[in-house]
Amino acid sequence: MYNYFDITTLHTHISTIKDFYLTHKRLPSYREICRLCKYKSTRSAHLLINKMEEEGLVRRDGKRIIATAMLDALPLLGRVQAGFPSPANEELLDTMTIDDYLVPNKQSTYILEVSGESMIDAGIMPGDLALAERGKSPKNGDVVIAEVDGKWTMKYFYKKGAVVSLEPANKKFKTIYPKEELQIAAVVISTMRKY
Amino acid sequence: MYNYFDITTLHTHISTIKDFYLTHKRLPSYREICRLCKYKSTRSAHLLINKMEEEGLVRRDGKRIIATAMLDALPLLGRVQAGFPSPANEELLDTMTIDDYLVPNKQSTYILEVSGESMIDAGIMPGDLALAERGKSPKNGDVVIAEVDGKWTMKYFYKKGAVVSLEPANKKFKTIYPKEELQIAAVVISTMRKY
DNA sequence: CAGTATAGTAAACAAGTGTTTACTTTGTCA
DNA sequence: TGACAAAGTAAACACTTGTTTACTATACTG
Repeated sequence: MYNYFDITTLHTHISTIKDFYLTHKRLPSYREICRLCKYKSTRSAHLLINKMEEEGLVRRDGKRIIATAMLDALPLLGRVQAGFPSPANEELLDTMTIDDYLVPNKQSTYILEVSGESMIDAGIMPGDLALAERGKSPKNGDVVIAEVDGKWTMKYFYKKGAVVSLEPANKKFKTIYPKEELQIAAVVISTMRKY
Repeated sequence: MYNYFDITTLHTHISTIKDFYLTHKRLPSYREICRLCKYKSTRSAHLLINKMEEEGLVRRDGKRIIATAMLDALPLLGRVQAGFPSPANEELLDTMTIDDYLVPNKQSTYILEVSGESMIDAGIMPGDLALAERGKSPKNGDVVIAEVDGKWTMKYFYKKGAVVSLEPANKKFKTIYPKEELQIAAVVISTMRKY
């Protein structure tokens, strides 16, 4: 069992295809791969894609070739201790797609912008975007989007027996004990912030 | 100019295609659309795709049909005041893809996990994921990943004249004034957190 | 060196692609 | 109702797709 693919030119070809995928938002056809990688036969493209399939970068649906999460994933590096030193050498630990990581259920998730400072101690700042999933039943400690007495808020959800409380993550704000109209619109499953 | 497309069945068809796209990670072919939408002619699929192209859900690259950002985008709702009431009726303001929003430059961006609490007042908590872009020159106030005296840290970057300071967002930590070896590895362009 | 597995070339293949044309059906509006 | 635009059907179109076969060139191994 040999492997004649020069590993550096192989990776050059792969990142060429990656580039194509990122700019065109689709994978190149075999003929286009030939043009990109300067192959003269589609068979070479075929073999290349086989290699990429082996590495999990690509997968086949019938005769179609589909980019897997790995192809447009970002490299996940080690931890960076915010304050302490850490061995964050650029060892690639794993890869991931942000979309798939943050949103398991695209159909029932929506984005909303946070304003106000009531959740600031939970690291949710005004301007942050929150991903909220509809139709999820909240557990204790979940951050929820709730409608209390006709008003929308984002708070921690707690339930002790029959008593529901909506607690802010900011001492300047008061815990809400909804009386009648409590509607949990969604559970916050993730937050993000752009600088 | 009439528009005979019954708007509800049109949206049914579109979300059928959306479903297909989300599960298969590719758009269906015209024949597959026929099967999905119970058309008997590929022409109907053609017309449907035309409609979707008009709405910007899809675009054409030569004869190929490509899903635009809008197709797998999440609905962006209004603001939810975290602490104050707000008119967050589910008015769809705009749509967006998380990936494209958070990562403008995929090739030079990587992910790292935050540990430690030195940036906690900036809303960056341990366990958060930070997206860091290489080769960007930091501006005052940027959060950067830096190597100081052989150790990696995440801090605010400030420069006054020739004096560079790396400031934590936590009063329990001290500002670092790097002496010799300061290496800015990357600038943090966004952060995210999953619950 | 010889032996052999891999990579690349060339050409042909069947199958699937999106598009188009001509025609029928359906729906809307004056 | 009649006129007309849109949507759907059927069939054919040119073209691209990924795959395969047979062969040559290359590179590694013992």
